Amino acid sequence: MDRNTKRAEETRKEILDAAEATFAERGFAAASMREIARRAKTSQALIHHHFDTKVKLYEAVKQRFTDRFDVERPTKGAALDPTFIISIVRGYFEFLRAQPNLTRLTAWARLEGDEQAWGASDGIWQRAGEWVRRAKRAGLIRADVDDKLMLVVGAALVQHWIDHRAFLCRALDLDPDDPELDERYLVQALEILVRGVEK
Amino acid sequence: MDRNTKRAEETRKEILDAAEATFAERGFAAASMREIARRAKTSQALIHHHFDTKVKLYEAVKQRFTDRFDVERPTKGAALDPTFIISIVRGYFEFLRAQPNLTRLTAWARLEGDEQAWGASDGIWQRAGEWVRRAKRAGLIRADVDDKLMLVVGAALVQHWIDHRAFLCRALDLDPDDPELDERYLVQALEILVRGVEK
DNA sequence: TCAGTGACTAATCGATCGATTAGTCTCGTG
DNA sequence: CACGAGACTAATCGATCGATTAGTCACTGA
Repeated sequence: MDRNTKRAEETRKEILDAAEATFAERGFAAASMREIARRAKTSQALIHHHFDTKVKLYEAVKQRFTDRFDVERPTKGAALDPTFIISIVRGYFEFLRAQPNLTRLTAWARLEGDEQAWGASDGIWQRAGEWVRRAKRAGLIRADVDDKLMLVVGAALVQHWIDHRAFLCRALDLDPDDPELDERYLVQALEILVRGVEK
Repeated sequence: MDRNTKRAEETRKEILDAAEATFAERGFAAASMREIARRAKTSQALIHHHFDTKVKLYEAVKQRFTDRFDVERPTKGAALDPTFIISIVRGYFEFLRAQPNLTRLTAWARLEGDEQAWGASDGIWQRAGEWVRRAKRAGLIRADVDDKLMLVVGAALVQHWIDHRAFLCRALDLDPDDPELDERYLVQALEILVRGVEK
């Protein structure tokens, strides 16, 4: 491989890293190509050279998340014992907590009207729905629980905490630096969810 | 009152209405004074005449929400029977659903780093916390339920649906125009919450 | 009647935006 | 060694931003 090409790929990665951080922090509209260039320690024109337009750079950032997501997501289903809800919700919680940039980018995309964001997460809902139906047939979940709406409830418990953690800590006078706070919330939310759906 | 003053107040109201809609739609940064002026059918300079800076106009919009909120919120506590959780959560749900502009403005404010947004909602958490503690003493809620974290769970169930309704309908193939969808979700979420916390 | 106040407009300011241009420099290849 | 390709830079484009200026107009109170 060319030394030129190799350097170019390093530059592209640095630009993508800077763009991801900037888009996550400021959203698409307020993220300037100049700030991205400054963070990537390159020039603004070079970003246009590699990614053409700002929109295409944004889509490249999203694509990288999709690729990362496809690699990291678990491929095998969870066991069908009474703890399966806990393991699924915990998995979702840890995944979102490990990727704060993705969380913020999704929130920005929703407000900025970017509807075709994060296509990778499509499959998740179908697999989660299948888990719920299997658990219902196995008698772990009440029959009158709606499959899809229960998924919404589970997602709400995880995502709302991840998204609003700082605000909730301020409003409820919780210590945001408490290392056990996330675990305490998750245990509490899971306790309510499991008791709420079990037979 | 002056005819001048009266006309000025009408103009101020029209500007505030246009600003509220624009800030809710685009956020603070991306909302331009020119678009607000166009919606209010006035000139950009006139907005500066009445509200000085863009920041002060934004704060005037927030202040109007605070005033509206203080008027509309219920002043008397809910009854302490087993349905009290339902009535409180329903009240919160209806309140948020009736004010989509407030919901979006709050979401924008969180992402844009406006930490001192919506001071009016401070009191809500304290009163809701007091309700939970009273219900616990009355034996309606399990003793091992954490007061504050249960409030987070309740808020999550309501707010996540309000915020992500359109996205969730797309992801889960639900009909967003179904007039009974909101009610179905709320019933399902409340069923899980009530069963999850009751003794 | 007339001076003063405030609502309102047109024109324009400097700053910043995404994007483009022209050009330099460093390579691998014929 | 010569040359073309591609990585990269400096300078600048027109558009749009929030804000300001100078000025017109309607109305009130002395």
